[in-house]
Amino acid sequence: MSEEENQNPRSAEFSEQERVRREKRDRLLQAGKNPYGDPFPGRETISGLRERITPFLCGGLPETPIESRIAGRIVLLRRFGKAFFATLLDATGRFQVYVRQDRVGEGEYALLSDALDIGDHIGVDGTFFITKTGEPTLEALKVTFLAKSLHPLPEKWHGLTDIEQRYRQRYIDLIVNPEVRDVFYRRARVLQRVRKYMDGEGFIEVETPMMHPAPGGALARPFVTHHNTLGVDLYLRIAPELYLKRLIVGGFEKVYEINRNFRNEGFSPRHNPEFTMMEFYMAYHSPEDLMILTETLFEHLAVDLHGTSRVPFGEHEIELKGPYRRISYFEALRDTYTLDQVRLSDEKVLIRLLEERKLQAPPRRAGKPYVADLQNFLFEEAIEKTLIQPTFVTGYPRAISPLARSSKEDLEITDRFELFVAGVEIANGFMELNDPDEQLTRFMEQQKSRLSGDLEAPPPDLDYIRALEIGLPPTAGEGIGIDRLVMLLTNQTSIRDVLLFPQMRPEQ
RNA sequence: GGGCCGUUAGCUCAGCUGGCAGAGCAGCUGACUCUUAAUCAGCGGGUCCGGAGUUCGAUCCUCCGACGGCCCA
Repeated sequence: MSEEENQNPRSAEFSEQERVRREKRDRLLQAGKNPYGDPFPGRETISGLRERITPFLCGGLPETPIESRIAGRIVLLRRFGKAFFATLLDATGRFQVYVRQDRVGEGEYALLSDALDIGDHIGVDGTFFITKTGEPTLEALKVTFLAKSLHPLPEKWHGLTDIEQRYRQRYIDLIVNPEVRDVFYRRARVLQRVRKYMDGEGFIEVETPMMHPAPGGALARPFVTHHNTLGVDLYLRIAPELYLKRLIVGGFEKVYEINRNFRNEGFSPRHNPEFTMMEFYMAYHSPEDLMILTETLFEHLAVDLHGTSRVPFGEHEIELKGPYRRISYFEALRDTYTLDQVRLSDEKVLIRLLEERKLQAPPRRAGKPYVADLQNFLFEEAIEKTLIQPTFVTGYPRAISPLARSSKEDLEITDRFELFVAGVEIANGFMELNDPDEQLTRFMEQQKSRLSGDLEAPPPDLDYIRALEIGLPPTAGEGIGIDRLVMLLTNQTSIRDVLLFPQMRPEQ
């Protein structure tokens, strides 16, 4: 190793404060203390201690002192000459610790007073008391170093507000912004409750491949990777759909999967290249059953998190108790743009509508009726953002629903719905197309688009066709965007605030 | 992809018309054994995101680039 490689690549960047902390760490070592200490067995959580002392907050303290052993990160430090207060933070809360020279001894106190910084992890053995000002406090008999922190933490008043740094250094964000921690506790609770609910409904949770030999199950550009041994390219999945329906063919009647999808697309407050989706499939059921399940699940989650089915979101209050409003895709288009069905199917009319609104028409794609793209564009443009209270939009056109079964009444529309809440698509469900020949025809239409340059159109999956030939029972299936659901339930307007590590451009 | 805005001390932010770079917190030194945004006195700390240009002189003006935010596509 060269001399250059031996040097700490960060040493040139040390700020004055970092140097000071490194020197303190060295002094700890010299005093025989390990700045990166040992496990701290038998410690009590701060919430546990709080619970235990609750009975004594109003009455007096008991005769025998209450002893405790807690550990955490120092987030506030108030030093006096021969004593100091520190506020300790663990995963369950904050607690004040009081350290006096005459309790821990003069030498020990001098070392603590010199070497402790905000940000350090310590363990404290002590006895509980209440200060003059009424603060429940643990008076230290012994302080144990657990881990030295070499960087100053952000300011105690404002915390860390720089959005970029909050996402890039989420570990700091989580330390200093308790409301951020809370969002992720609630996210975990949503996931837990969703699973519990689905399990209770008789679904089994399954895991299907994240690496696909070909992209499928959605319209999106994939990420490509390479398997060295097989010598083939693999695609990070854009949807688990085709695998889950193979499982219904295989005889599972109710399955769900909660996992990541990857789409090689841009970022927005509602899009991250990897995002979490729950897809579920119910044999012998209908889209109507899916909608009822969704309403019930969402209400259940809202009540679990908020104690009521009405949840705040931005300037709105969203009522998540069903039944939700239902509108038809084409009726909404006709009403919004005041068109009859004939004019709504006229490309020229639709293009003129776009021009009037100074919108650029989407590109023409082979293998797909252009009018369907235009209609969808107009729908997204003027209607989606107005759907604030939960609304099922039903009757999507066949042309933009390649895996959905056509409606009995009208072959050009499908038994498909999307759920919008707060102007955002949150779920998409339909009656699965289970006629293998019809599905193959749809795949070949997509293939035409693909060959003419539509990078979102997937190639035909002939093994999936074979599975349909074996026989997929009548099945209804749905995907729910979990990140967006968590946004709704935690009142966060950016997907990045419900993802622990949102995708960022690399630094430098 | 386009438009607008932002990037200044570890953090949060000021910085007027282009003229020596500022505050609070944090840090260091000293005082202080019940504070909790502890207090008091003093001190140190800067690649003003990077590069180029204009200018006697650029944190400030112009151009290019990086990263981020918002809006649009």
